[in-house]
Amino acid sequence: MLEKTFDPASVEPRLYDQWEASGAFRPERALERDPAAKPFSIVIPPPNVTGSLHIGHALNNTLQDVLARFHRMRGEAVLWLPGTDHAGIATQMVVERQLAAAGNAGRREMGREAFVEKVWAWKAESGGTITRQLRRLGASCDWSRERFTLDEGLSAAVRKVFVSLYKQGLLYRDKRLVIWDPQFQTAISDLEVEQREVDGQYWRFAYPLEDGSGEIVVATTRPETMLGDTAVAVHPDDERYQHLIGKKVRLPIADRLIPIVADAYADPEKGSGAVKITPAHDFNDFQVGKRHGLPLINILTPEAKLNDEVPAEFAGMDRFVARKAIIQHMDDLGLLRGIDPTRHVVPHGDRSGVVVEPYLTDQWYVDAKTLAQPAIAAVERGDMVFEPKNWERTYFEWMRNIEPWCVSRQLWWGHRIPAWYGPDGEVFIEETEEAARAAARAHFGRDVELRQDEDVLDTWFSSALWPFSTLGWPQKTADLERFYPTSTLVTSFDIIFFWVARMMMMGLHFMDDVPFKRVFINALVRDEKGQKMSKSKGNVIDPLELVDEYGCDALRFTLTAMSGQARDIKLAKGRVEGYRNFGTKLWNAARFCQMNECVSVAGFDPAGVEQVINKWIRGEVAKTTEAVTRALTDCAFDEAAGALYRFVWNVFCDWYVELAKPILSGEDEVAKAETRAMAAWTLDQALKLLHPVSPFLTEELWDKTAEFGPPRGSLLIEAPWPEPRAGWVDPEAEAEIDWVIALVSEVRSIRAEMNVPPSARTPLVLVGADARTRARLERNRDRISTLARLQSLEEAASPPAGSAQFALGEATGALTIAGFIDLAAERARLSKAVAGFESDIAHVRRKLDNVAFMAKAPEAVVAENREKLAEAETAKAKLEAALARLEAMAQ
RNA sequence: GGGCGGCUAGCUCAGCUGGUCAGAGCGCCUGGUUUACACCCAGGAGGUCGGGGGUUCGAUCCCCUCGCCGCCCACCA
Repeated sequence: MLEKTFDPASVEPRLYDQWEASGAFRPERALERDPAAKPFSIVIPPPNVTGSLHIGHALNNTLQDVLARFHRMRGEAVLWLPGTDHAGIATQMVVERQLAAAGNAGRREMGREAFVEKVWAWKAESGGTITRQLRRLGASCDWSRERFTLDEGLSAAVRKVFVSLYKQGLLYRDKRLVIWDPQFQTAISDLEVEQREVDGQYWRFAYPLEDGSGEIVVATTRPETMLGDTAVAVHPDDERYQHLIGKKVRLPIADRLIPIVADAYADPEKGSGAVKITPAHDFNDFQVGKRHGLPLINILTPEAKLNDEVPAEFAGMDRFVARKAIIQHMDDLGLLRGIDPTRHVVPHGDRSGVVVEPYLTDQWYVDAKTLAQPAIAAVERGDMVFEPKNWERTYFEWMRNIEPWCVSRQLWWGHRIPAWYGPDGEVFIEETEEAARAAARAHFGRDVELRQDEDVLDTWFSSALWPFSTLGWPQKTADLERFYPTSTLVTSFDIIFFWVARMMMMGLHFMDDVPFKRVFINALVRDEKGQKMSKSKGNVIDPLELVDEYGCDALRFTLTAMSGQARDIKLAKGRVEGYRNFGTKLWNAARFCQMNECVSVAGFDPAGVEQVINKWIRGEVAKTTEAVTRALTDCAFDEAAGALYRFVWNVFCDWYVELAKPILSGEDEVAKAETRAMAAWTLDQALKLLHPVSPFLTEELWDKTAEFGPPRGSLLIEAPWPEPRAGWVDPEAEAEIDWVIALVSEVRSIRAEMNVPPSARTPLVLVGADARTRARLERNRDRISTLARLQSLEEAASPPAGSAQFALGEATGALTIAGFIDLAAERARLSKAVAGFESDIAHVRRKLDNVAFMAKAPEAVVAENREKLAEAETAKAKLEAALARLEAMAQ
C-alpha cells in the first residue's frame, strides 16, 4: 500500500541512479531499438565550471529536460549534451579574490604558470558542484559525452578555428581603440560593457589662441583627457568659428600647440559648438583624428593612471585624482569657464564594475561583419527560428550593426592565442608550436626563437563553437554527422548577442549549416516582487532549498507552468507549494486505484469499453494527450503544464474517481472489472504524459502501481508516449457526463446555500424530462445519488411543495429540503438566478434586435445567440414558476 | 534618441488567429470525520480587463494616443 504522501528525498537519488545506470540518457538506447530513430539533440548552455546552480539554471535545464524526456518517449534518439565553460574572466576574478582574501600574492607577483595552476586547482575543487546539482534537478543528460571548453578536444577546435579564420582573412591583429578594463587590465568586448547613468558635470575650459587673439571654449566630462588633446574641432559650416579654422590654440598645462580643425563631427547645437579632440581616448575622436592625421597621445597606463606623456606633476596619478587636479589647475590658470551639472551614462565593466576607458592597444579582431551575413540570411530564410518569434528582431538589429569582435584578452585563464612571433615581430599563426616553428623556419631560412602571444581568447570564442566542437569537430565523427545541426537550443535572452549570434556565425562558417534549428528563449526568473535576484539584495532563492522542501518535481512543475511569461518569472514559494500539492493529489489518486484493485490488464483496449464514464474519460485522455503533445512540440511548456494539471485534478480526481466509486463498490462485476482496468489505464496515461515535467513522482508510481499487475516493459523514462486513436472521443458520452456534472453541481450549490447539513440526504425529482434525459437518469442514478447526496431520484409531474428548484435543460429539478428550507433564502436565491438569466437575455436580445448584427454577423454566431436566448428564456421561465409557487405557499 | 516587454480579482498570472473570455492558483468567507488525499472536499464573495479615442454589427483581444513599471541598444560637448 502506498504511503499517504510521496517522499521525494528518499526516492529522487535512487531513481536518478537507476535511470543513469540503465543507459536511458544515451541516444544509443533508442538506436539499438530502431537504427533509423530520428535524432533529437540539445547542447546545454554550459554553466561556469566553478559556478553553482541558481534558479535561472533550474528553469533553463528543467525545460531542456522536459524536451529531452518528451522526445525520448517518442522513440527519438535523444542526445542532451552536458558540459561546462571555463568562463575566463569570471573564474579568474574569483580566484584572484580568493588569493587576495587569503592575503596571498597577486597573480602578477605569482607569475602566469603558478596562477593558472591555482585556477586549475580551484576548478578541481569546485568543478563538480554544478553538474552534481544538475543531477539533483533530474537532468537526463548523457554524462558520457560531457565536455569542458578547456579540454583537449575543444582546445584543438579553438586553435583550428583561429588559424582558419586568420588564413581566410577573417581574423586579424590591429592597433586601435578598445574598451579597456583597468581593474582586470584587459580589453573587453562592447557587450561586456554596462552603461550606468550617473550624476556628473561638464567642465568648460578655455583654450587660448596661439596668436593671443582670444580663446575657444570646449566642454568635457573627463577633464584629465585634455592632456591627450591633439586638436579642437568645429563644424565646417559654423559661422562663429569660420575665422579660426586652421589656427592653433595653446593647450594649457600640456603646453602644446594644437590645431583647430573643421569636422562635421562637431555639433554646433551642443555646448559651445567646439569640441576637444583626444584621439587616443575617445572613439569618436579617434575617427576625427584619423581624418585629419592627428597624432594619438596615449596618456594612461594599463591601470588607468596618467603615464609619462603628461607633465611630471601629474604622471603616476590615478585618473580620478588627476581629474580633480586638472580642474583645480585650470581654475588657478583662470581658464575654467563654468561647471554644468548633467546626468549622463558612463560605461563600466560588467564584471569589474569600474569605469572602463577607450585605450589604444594591439588586439585580435574577428571580422564579424562578414560572418554575420550568412547568419542573418539563415534566420531570414527560417533555417533557424526563434521561439517566441519576436526575438529575431533583437537578433537582426544587432547583427546588422555588428562591430568587429575583439577576441583577445589580457588574462591568463583561457585558450592561449596560437600566434608566435619571430625576433623581428613576424607572426606565425598555426595550430601547434611545431607548425609555427616550421613556418618560421621556412620564413627565416633557419630556426629562430619564437615567442607565443601572451593573450588568451574571449571565453565566448570557445562557446561559439560549442554545438560542433562538443560533437567531435574537427574530426568527422558519427555524432557530428548524426546530431548536427542540433534540434533546439534553450537559453535566455541576455545572451542572444554573446552566444546565440556567435554560434550562428561560427556554425554556418565551419559547418555550413545552422547550429540549431530552433532557439527557445526562456524568461528570466525574478523574486516575487519582480526584482532581479542578486546576492547583494539577499533575495536569491536557492533552487536546491526548494527541492529539499517540496521535492524536485514540485519545483520543475512550477517553473514549467510559469515559463510562458514573456520576460520575467516572479517566483513565489506559494506556487511551489501548490504544485507539490498537485503531486500529492496524483499520488493519492494512485493510492485510491491501488485500494480498489485497479491494476493494468494486459491487452486492455480502451476502445472497447461500455460504461459511459469510461467512454467519457477515454475521450478526456485523448484530448489531454493531444493538447500536451502539441504544447511540448511547440515549446508551449506552460500550456502543457496547465492541461496536465486540469486533467489530473479537475477531471480525473474530481469527477472520474468520484463517478467510479459507485461502480467499484457495486455488484455489477462486469462493469467493475472494466472500470478497474480503465482507471488503471487512465492513470498510466497520466503518468506518461506527466513524466517529462515530473519525472520522479511518475517513475515511482509507474513502479509501485505495477506491483499487482503485469510487469512494466521498461522504466517510465523509456516508455512509449501515448497516442490517442480516432474514435476515442465519444460525443454522446461527453454530453451525458456533462449533464450529470451540471446536475450534481446544481444540487450541491443549493444544499450549500440552503445550509442543508452535509449528512442529510434529500429527495430530488425531475419534472418535464424528455426521453433522452430519462435514459440518462436511469444510467446514472447511482452516481448522481451518491455525489449529490440524494435520498431518492425520481420523475414527477410537478415539483413537490417545499422544494428548491433549478433549471436543467428542458427539465426542472426540484430538491425537497422541507426541513431546512428557508423561504426568504430560497426566494432570494431564485430571484438572484432569475436576475442572472434576465441580464443574459437582455444582452443577447440587444444583439438579435440589432439590424446590423443580423445582417453582418456570420450565421453560426447568430444561431448561437438564438440558442442562448432560448435556453436562458426557458430557464428563467422555470425559475419564475418556482418563485410563483413559493409565493403561493407563503400565502 | 531607437527598440522591446508589461499594466486583467487582495497577490501571482492564463486568456492563441476579435462573437459563452471575464478565468486559474494562492489568499479570503461559509460548511465538512462523504472508506485516495486536510498537501483534502463542497459552496461562495471579489475585476467598468491602466486612461482616452478610433475601426467594427460586436474589442480584454486590432489601430492611434496618453500614463505609469521594467529591459535592451546607442550616446560621456
